[in-house]
Amino acid sequence: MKIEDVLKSTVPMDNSKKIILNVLYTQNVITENFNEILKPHEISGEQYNVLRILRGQKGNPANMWAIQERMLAKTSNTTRLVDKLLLKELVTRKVCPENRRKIEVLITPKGLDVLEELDPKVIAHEQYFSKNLNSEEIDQLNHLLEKYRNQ
Amino acid sequence: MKIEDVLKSTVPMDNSKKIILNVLYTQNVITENFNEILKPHEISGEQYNVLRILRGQKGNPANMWAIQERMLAKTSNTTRLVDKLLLKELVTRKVCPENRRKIEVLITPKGLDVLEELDPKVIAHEQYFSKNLNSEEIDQLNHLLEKYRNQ
DNA sequence: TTTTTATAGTTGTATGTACAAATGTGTGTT
DNA sequence: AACACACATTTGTACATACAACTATAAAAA
Repeated sequence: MKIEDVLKSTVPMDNSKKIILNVLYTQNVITENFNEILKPHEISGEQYNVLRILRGQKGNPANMWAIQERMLAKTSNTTRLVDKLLLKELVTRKVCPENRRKIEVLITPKGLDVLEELDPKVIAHEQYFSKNLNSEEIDQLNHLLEKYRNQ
Repeated sequence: MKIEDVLKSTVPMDNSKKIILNVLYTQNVITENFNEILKPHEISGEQYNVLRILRGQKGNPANMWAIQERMLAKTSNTTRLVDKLLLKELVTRKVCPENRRKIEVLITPKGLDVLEELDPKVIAHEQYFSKNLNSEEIDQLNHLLEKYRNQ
C-alpha cells in the first residue's frame, strides 16, 4: 500500500516527506510483526537484542557500554533491560574484578535456549518481507538507505 | 555508514537481515533528529503528529478513531496524547452532540501557531537526509519500501 | 421494552525511552 | 595524602507504548 493510502492523506505529498513516513511506517510494520513472534516467549524486542548481542560475545562477558554500543536505539536504558533479563534468569551479571566500575554480563544456557528456539522464526520473519523483492532490489534498498542517512 | 559498522558486527550478515536493521536504524536516526527540532517547542513527536492531523481537518473536528487511523503507530494511546495537548491548550475536546460516545477534538489557534513555527524546520528536516539522493533515487527508495512491506 | 451486541473512548499495569542527576570507582595532579 | 576529574553504571522522573479490562452509549434483536 502506498504511504498516502496508509495515512489517508488527501493532499499530495513531497517525495522527501514520503521517504520519512515510509521509513517510519515500515519500521512499525516490521516491529509489530516481530513482536508477534516474541510474545509467546515473553521477551520484548529490546530484550531480544541484548540477548543476541551477548550470544555474539561467544562466552566473553560484555559490559554495559559494549552492549549499548551494539544496540540500534543507543539511548535505551541497558541497566533496566538487563534487570528484566536477570529476573528471567536469561543472563548473569557480576562486577568486573579488574575494574570494579564495570559490570560483566553473560548469557546463561537458558538464555541461549530461548535464542535457539527463536532462530528459525527470526529467519522466517526476515524473509517474510524481503521475499517481495528480488536480490538486486534487496541490494538496492540497503544501499539507498545507507546513502540516505549519510549526513 | 554501513549497517554492519553501526552495529560493530563481526560476522557477515544476510541481506534480508540487513534490510530490517537498516530500516530500524534509519528510523532511529530520523526520529532522533526530529526530536531535536521539537525539543525547544516542548512537544513530542507523537503529539506533533496529532496536531498535524488536526490541522489537516481544516476546521472540522476529528474524533479519536479518525486521529488514530491517520497515525503511523496505530497502537499508540490517542486519549493520553490528547490529554497532554489539552494541558498545553493546543487542542480542545468536547463530547459530540449527535453521538455522545464520540469526542470532537479541535486544534486551537495556539496549536496552529506552534505548527506554523515548526513548518520551515520540518521541511528542512525532510530535506536534510534526502539531499543525499537524487530525485530518481528518492523515487526508487519510496517504491522499494512500499514494495517491501506489501505482504 | 428488555436484552444483547457493537461502537467509542478511558483506565490500569507493565514495559520501554529520554534525559538529567547521583553514586561509586579509578586516574592524574599538586 | 588530598583534590579534581573522568569513567561506568544506576536511579529518578516524565512521557510513551502495548495490551487488556472497563465504562458509557447506541443500535439491533427478542
